[in-house]
Amino acid sequence: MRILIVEDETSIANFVREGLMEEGFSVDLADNGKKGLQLALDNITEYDIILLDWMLPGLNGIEICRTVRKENKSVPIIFLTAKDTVDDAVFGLESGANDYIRKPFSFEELLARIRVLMRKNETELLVFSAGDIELNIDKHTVTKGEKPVELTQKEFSLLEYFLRNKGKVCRRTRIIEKVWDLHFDYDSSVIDVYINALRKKLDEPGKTSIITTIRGIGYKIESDE
Amino acid sequence: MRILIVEDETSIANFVREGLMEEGFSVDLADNGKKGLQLALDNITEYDIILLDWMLPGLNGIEICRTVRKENKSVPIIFLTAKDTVDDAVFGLESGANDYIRKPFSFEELLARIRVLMRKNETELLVFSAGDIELNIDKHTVTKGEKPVELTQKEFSLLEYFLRNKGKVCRRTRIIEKVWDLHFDYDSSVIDVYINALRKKLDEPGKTSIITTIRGIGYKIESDE
DNA sequence: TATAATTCTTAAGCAAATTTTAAGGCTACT
DNA sequence: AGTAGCCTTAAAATTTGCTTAAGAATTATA
Repeated sequence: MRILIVEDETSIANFVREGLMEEGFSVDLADNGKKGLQLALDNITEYDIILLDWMLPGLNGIEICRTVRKENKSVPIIFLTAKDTVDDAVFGLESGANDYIRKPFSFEELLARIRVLMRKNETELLVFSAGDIELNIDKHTVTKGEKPVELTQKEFSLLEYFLRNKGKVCRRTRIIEKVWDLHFDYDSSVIDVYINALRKKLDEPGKTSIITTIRGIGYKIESDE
Repeated sequence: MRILIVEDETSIANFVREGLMEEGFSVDLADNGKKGLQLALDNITEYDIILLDWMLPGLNGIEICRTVRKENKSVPIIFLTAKDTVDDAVFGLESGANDYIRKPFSFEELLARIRVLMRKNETELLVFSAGDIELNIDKHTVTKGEKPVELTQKEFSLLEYFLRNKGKVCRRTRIIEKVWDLHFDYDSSVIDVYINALRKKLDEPGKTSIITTIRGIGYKIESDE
């Protein structure tokens, strides 16, 4: 799930980004209207949601919203506005936004509204497993046959990604994009290193690895039939 | 738990009533706005939740909502709306509702939202504990194995937050938001300082801390299995 | 009201863990 | 056999958290 934030106040922008990243979203940031519009238009099909500040240097939120709407009808847009009369909000909605939220807002509320718009509202899966391995998002734990396994943050995200896509091929480019949040072509051996780390922690010596290599493509964790 | 449904479409009304009754709620039904408002006002303190249709013959949902809000501030109200632009929902919230749900909705989702709103009204837990540590909201005291522990206000709130989320990860962003009420300050080191203080007061030298650090994410207090 | 005490926040140095880079060896495929 | 892609390892770079101490801010006390 990828989110674009267009917000010039860096304190707010960073806070929101941090929070959303902790929740597992990948986040792009633009600190002015022009950049924001550019990003939005360039990656219009990529974003699952756009958070738009109302007042922006250069190009204001409404104009961005209108322009985006001309290109793509469906991406949900939420206005972040400091103005406090309802009329403004209505104006924002008329320009094609889906929701708005007034500053200062609580992160929780923002998240709730995002979830509503993403229809992600249905209680999210919090436990993933494959074989005797279990990953719990809420507790942030991984166990292998009852025994806890200590994973670093990146190891955890990578395993989570595999388990969310259990049975499916996970392409290297996708992995880099989803787990490392890098969206341009990037050839690096980080993945290899982390696959190695995961295997060391999760596999039993002698047995075949829980993570299958698919040469030239990526990796896969088999679903237990 | 008593719920009032104000809804003119009998098929929906019955569907929801059946479902809620099976879940153990007692349900009152009104099939038009006037009856609905009457019931709501007559039994204002009785209802734990009100489900309000948006478009109603006679008196519409918003008006009912506004009137009810004038009499009683706290009864949770959920709008059921067939309109499909979000600005309607926003208006609904503006008029004092707590949540809204769009038709067609799954019963499951409705139930989930009801539970969320009711949880806020539930008689609150007043004592939290983990291991030999006990925190009493009412008395505003903390003890470690019978012995009192003196905590400052912030230390107390932080510990309270951990204990309310015993067993789950507490992400830094959430902590800053819930305990410090800061919405735009994600990289503050206050947390570290207070973690340090809590550990000094609660941990036993030599033993592992009651508060586990989850690098890159936050902290956690393990639930005593 | 002034002063003292306590509590809260900021900042900085340090330590440690994580992440990335890089390089050489290995393996499967053509 | 050659080669591209993958594995493994180790060291460099970076991030993150811990600990302190000092200055602000708040609260209590004289």
